[in-house]
Amino acid sequence: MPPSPSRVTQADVARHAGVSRTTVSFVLSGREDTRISIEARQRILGAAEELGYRPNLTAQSLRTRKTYTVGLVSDIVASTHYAGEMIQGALEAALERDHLLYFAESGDDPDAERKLLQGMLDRQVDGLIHAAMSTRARRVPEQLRSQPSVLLNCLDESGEFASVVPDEEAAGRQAAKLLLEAGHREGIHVVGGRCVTRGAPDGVYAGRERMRGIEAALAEAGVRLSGVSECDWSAPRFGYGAARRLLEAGPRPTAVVCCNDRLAFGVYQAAAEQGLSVPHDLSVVAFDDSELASWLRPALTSVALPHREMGRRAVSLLLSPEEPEPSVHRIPMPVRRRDSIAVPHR
Amino acid sequence: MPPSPSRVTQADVARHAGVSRTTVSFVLSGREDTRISIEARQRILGAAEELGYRPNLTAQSLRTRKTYTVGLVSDIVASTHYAGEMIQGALEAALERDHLLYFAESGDDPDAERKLLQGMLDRQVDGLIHAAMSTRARRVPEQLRSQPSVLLNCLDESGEFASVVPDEEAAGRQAAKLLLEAGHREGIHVVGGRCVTRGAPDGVYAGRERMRGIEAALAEAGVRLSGVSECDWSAPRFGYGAARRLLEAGPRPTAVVCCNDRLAFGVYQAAAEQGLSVPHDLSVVAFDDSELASWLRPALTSVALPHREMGRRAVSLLLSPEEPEPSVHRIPMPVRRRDSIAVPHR
DNA sequence: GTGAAAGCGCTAACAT
DNA sequence: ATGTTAGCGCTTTCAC
Repeated sequence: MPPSPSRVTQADVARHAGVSRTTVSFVLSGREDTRISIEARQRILGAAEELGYRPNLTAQSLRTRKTYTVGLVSDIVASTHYAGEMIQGALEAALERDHLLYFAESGDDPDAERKLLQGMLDRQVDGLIHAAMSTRARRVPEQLRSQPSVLLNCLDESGEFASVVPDEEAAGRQAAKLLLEAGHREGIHVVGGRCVTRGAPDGVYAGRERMRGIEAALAEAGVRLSGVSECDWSAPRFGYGAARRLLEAGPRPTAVVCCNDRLAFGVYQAAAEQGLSVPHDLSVVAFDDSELASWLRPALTSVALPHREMGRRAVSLLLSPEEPEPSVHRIPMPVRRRDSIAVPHR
Repeated sequence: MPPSPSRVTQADVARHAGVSRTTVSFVLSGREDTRISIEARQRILGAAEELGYRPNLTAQSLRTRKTYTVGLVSDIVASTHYAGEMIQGALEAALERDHLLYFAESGDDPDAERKLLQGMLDRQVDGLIHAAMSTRARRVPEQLRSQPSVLLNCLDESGEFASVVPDEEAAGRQAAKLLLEAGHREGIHVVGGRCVTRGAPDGVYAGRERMRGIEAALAEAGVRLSGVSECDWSAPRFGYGAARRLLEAGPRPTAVVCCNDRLAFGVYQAAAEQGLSVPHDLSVVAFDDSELASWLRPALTSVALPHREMGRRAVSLLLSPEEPEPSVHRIPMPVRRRDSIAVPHR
């Protein structure tokens, strides 16, 4: 026998209103195609109100096979600014459609990931979102095939799922254009590059795309990069190191595009050490638009990662009436103009 | 009639194994008190495996009134480093107990909050966690009373729920002690204070507690603060402003404790402008230990917010066999020693 | 050792 | 216009 302390049920409401459970169900779920007497409907609504009736979605789901929940599992650390935004976006979109969100992280362990997805599936989620904290191609776990799923901030090698990613190439073009607009035509250097590291000889997706965009926009204006410092993107010290080498040696760049805000922070640190002023001596533009960008002095112009919008989009694709078609959705990255770019003064 | 495309059920397994549904239920839920023949059990396990049986937790929950889910709703923006950590901690603890986590944010709107909590209750969560992104006392929503609940990073005016908060006062003491240990006995200034702003004439909880701790530890050593700059904690520029005034005017402090890392960043900026070197001319210690602390040059010594541990604790209190007793759990804040403190050289 | 049967709270044919 | 009835997939008492 089930443990008892139960809530008010439709049966209670029916008894109270002197009608059958069916009638209650009809009224409470607001069905149109059945005409219940206004009077009965009033009694039912009144009784429900009075008793504090609340539907048991678990029971409802068992019957309807719809739980009004979606599961979001990401690979690593939600403890970044971006991750939070992505989740928020997803949440908003889910809420607008009366869904609740299961959230979990796999720690990039395929086994844990499998378990989490399965746990969500066992709880009959209506759909699954498979997210990564930094854009990349991933092998898609088997479980995604059992329910509608969309890929968030990652690409699908098999091409069978819809996926949502930032439009990195366009972002690269924009960054370059900001410099071009300010009048820079030479001495433009990139810090970060494709993010080639030991583990990733081809760099990362964002790096490759941003570089393509930068080079394309520059090429169209007939200008060439004066150089690229490939480095790890993960902390300011890498940007610092790159900038130091750059500023100490040969012809000094007059503008640098940093592959993210952290790197730009490192560049600021190196510039300050050399007594160089940003943007007077050195214009800087970066990507991501984390909080750091607005904290820096001068405030950093940055092309923003549209994580919130991506989260929203993923859920709306997932929950849209039609099955999401397996295409990749590139979300524009807006530029946040601040004070780190000036006309070159040489 | 329910929409059909159904998964494998216990009935399927029973049929396949040539036993009754009861027997299947018994062996699949691993009940001890009933002795099923080894042979039957083998057949059942085999059939389940072969058919790819997965329990339908929705059905199970309806019967057992246990969903193996917990709901976490926080007030604002999970898009901070801390929030992510808190959620991660909660998640880990939930997973260890085979629970999944619903996550939502109310945007600090009581109405939205009510709806979210109700949505979770309607889905029969086993427990609720009511979280705030910055520690404070809150009026507790009615909904929390219908299920076991714990408060995370907020305090309960009524004192009827367990709550988990950082041990801010102890953190304040530690920060002061770091300076004392390095030999500072005068010229110690606080930037940030209790965070008195228009909306909060008494400052914030963390501010009050940290100040108490700082003053207490100092008093015990017979030293007095040379001053406190009350200011908004939300961005480096406030720390910058405070530090500028401080460094330009009167007797210059030789050490400053900053109420968070962002403020410390502002202090670094101001110090650099004045040609002062940290820690040689100015020792700095802060709170929170965000990523920023390790990015600064020199790296910032900071007393860490234990958000991950808090998240873990909240869930383990919630899911512990005994009802959580309504007491406040203060989680220690560990100090992260880095390079921003030196012996005073005057 | 195993099975029949009832029921968790809700929905939805089908009758009336 | 409203009620009867039969499930959704699972657990659990009680009888065999």
